[in-house]
Amino acid sequence: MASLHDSDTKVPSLYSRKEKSLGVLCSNFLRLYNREGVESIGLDNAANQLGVERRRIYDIVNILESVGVLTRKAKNQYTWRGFRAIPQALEELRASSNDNLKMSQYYNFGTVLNENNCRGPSNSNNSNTDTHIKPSGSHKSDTNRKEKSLGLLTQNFIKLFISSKEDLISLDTAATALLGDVHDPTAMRTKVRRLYDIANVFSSMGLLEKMRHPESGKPSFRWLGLKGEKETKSLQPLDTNTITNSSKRRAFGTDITNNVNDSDSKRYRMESLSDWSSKEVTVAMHGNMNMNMNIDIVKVEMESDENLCLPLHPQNQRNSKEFVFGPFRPVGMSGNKKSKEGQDWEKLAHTYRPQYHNKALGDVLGHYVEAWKSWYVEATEKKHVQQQQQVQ
DNA sequence: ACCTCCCGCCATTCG
DNA sequence: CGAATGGCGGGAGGT
Repeated sequence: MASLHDSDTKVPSLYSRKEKSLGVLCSNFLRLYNREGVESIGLDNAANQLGVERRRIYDIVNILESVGVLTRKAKNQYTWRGFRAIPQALEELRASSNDNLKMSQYYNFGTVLNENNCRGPSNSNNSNTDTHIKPSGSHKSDTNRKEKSLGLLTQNFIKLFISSKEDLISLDTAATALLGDVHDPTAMRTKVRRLYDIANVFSSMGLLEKMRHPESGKPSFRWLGLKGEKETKSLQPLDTNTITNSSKRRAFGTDITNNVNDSDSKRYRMESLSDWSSKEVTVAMHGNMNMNMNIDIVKVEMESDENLCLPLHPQNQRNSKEFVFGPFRPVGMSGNKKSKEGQDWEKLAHTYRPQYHNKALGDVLGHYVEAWKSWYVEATEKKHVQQQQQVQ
């Protein structure tokens, strides 16, 4: 039936596409698992907790795995590595990157990047399937499925950034480069779609930043993560105070170097963090999912933030703040213990703290760190449940 | 009208 | 063989 829900005051269709983006999903995912004590992740659990279809979990997980945040343990099971695993993953990417990056810039990555460049752990595969991504006319059989995997695409996408001189890369450019010699418009569009997916989750993680290219004005992305180079410089090369407390919060995906014109204040998607600060979001649903869990309205309420950088948290406010969007009720919403620890993020924040040569980036980084703090604090004092019921 | 990119069908691969 | 994975692109929401 699903007739009108009446409910006077509001319009039935509260559907918002943005709330369902991979970016927010990723943020929620991170919020759920990026905490201490987590070491195993069950896909079913994740899907339930986050209120999304399994399919979406695969997307997130595959992308995260490609930067080392997760590793597949077994069917349905992943091992949490955390952000601290990112630097090494990037280092490996860089290594393999300039390894086969001998000829030129990113334009022939299509010829350079291909499968067998995954991670060390899983080196068990035989090494057949030589290295020519381009189906050499005859059989485009089998193995080429893996070549098209999201995970690999993600890694190659990253390689573009860390090995290219270009700082800003548009998805079109990236897609073209990643496609190699294939010049099929359909393939192109598909590739771009995937890149959008990846870019969104990376943006939510603070690894990428979306912005317009100075001249062309084309939407492009800038890599904020490490360049892969293990340059272990000290932390604050330049303006430290910039990130100390800018007190003016800005969401990640937002345009920063808008020195050009903010008259229009064109702002990009600022899901990720800003979403968490949304006071109260009610998501109704045109229930009809093929999953039979109790569907109902999930209310999302966070306290009124005002700023993302709350160092410590008044944990007096137990529960009452939920973070799961979507039609499904998070299953494991039972008792939640309020453990208070969390100044551990400080350590982590220092561990993984990329440095940039660019002032603007430094600023973003500041937000990143601040944001991270709040994630951590938030996640930490939230329910610790999930851990207990992972394995089925 | 073009840019984004969610959604879920259905091919593959796994156990 | 059924379940777990995950390519792929139609087409709708967002500027």
